Amino acid sequence: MSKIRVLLVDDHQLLRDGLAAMLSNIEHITVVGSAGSGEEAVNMAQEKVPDVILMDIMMGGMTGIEATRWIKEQNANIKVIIISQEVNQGLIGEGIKSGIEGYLPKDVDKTTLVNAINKVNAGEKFFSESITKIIFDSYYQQETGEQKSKAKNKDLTKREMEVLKEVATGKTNQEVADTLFISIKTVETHKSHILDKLGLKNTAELVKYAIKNEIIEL
Amino acid sequence: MSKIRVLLVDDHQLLRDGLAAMLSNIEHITVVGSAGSGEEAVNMAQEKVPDVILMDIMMGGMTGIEATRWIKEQNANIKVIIISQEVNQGLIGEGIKSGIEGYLPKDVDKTTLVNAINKVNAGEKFFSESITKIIFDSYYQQETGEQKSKAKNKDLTKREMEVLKEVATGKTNQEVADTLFISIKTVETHKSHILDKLGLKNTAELVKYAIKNEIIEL
DNA sequence: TTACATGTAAGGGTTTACCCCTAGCCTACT
DNA sequence: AGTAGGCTAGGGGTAAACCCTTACATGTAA
Repeated sequence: MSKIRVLLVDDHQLLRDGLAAMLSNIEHITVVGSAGSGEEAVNMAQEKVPDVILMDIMMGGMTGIEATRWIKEQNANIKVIIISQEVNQGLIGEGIKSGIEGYLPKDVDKTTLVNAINKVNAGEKFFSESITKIIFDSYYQQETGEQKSKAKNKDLTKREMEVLKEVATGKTNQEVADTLFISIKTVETHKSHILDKLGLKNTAELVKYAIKNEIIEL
Repeated sequence: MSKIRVLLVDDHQLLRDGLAAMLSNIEHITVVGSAGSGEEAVNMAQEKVPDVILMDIMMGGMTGIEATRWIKEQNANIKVIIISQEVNQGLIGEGIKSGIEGYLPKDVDKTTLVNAINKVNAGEKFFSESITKIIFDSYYQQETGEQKSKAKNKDLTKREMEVLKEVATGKTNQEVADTLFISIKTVETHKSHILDKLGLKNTAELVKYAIKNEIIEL
């Protein structure tokens, strides 16, 4: 029985080294390499041909999702487990579309991690409980015909993007109205549509979204 | 020669386990425990009496800085190395005031980490190059005397920091009140003081401030 | 002991945000 | 001509946020 060949991808070397050291204690797993970026990961996947890749989703440059797409194009047999610091609905959807086999939050324990590697290597999928719930919820939403959420979700109109930008920089509705030369009522309408489309709850989440998606700068 | 007793503090169990596994290969270092929060860290520091603590600065609940203050009050002999995702001027300043012995970015390599533990245990300070530069810059700024605004501005109390953290994550005043088991009126008072002290105008700016200063994560 | 800082909380009022609905106008595409 | 999507904006209501002031208990530093 040959060992499971694992490739680690994370832009934090500390976490990579740690994972490597941790997995070195597991007999049936061998770490064949570690990459510090998505680009490096794509190259190493081709070179080392691992069975399973543990991939961070948030990296400087190419994201884990993008890297996964490239890798899967080259070799669809390589299994990818995404590791993310926060459970994110949008990213999970993206990841699943890219064909990932597993998705784990960064606070998983060692046994769960090893378990996930085993399962995925055996051809199964592995998603933690919280992730599974999100997937089912999302699936349920699609089935109940809330296609708006999917189709319209990330497609903000030009004007909505402008409003989002202004609001996220800290302006009140009235100030946004003055800036864009429209009524406060229009701003409210746009804002309501934005929160609706993005599935956000309030201004605080909106600001975080704007920063995360580089709509505004810090 | 006795081993260096190390305590790990980070709210990501994966990183904790990884660090533990990594350091287990180093002969003269032994990991005596790991804590998932600042509160836990304070207790474990008292219980296990480590030589060196590797402490994440960003955690749910108490920050690494706050935990350090508590620990140092109990036992000033315990050395603390702060590990931070991003290099941040304000936090370094806070950390130094709290008496930390080292400050490392999360992307340090293994040898640097071990080196830092050795140095700090031997009574020296250890700061990476980039950190050193910031310290010198900051020192220079202090000498040039533009510090009044900063001194008053950035001194939020412990409780205010907690409120800030909760608000910035997107909670309403009522939700913050429920979380911290205080009245919504108290939350409003704190929030008003926070906005006043930081010279901010509203929640949006507050969120940006919180992200900029690594009080919350994206 | 006085004085200051901190954390707590309330009253009472003003402002802003959010929600739901309607609806006219324009443009582009079929 | 008809339809759809996007931008505009109002009415009317509820909820939440914000402002200012006061107050009391607890520490701690002057």
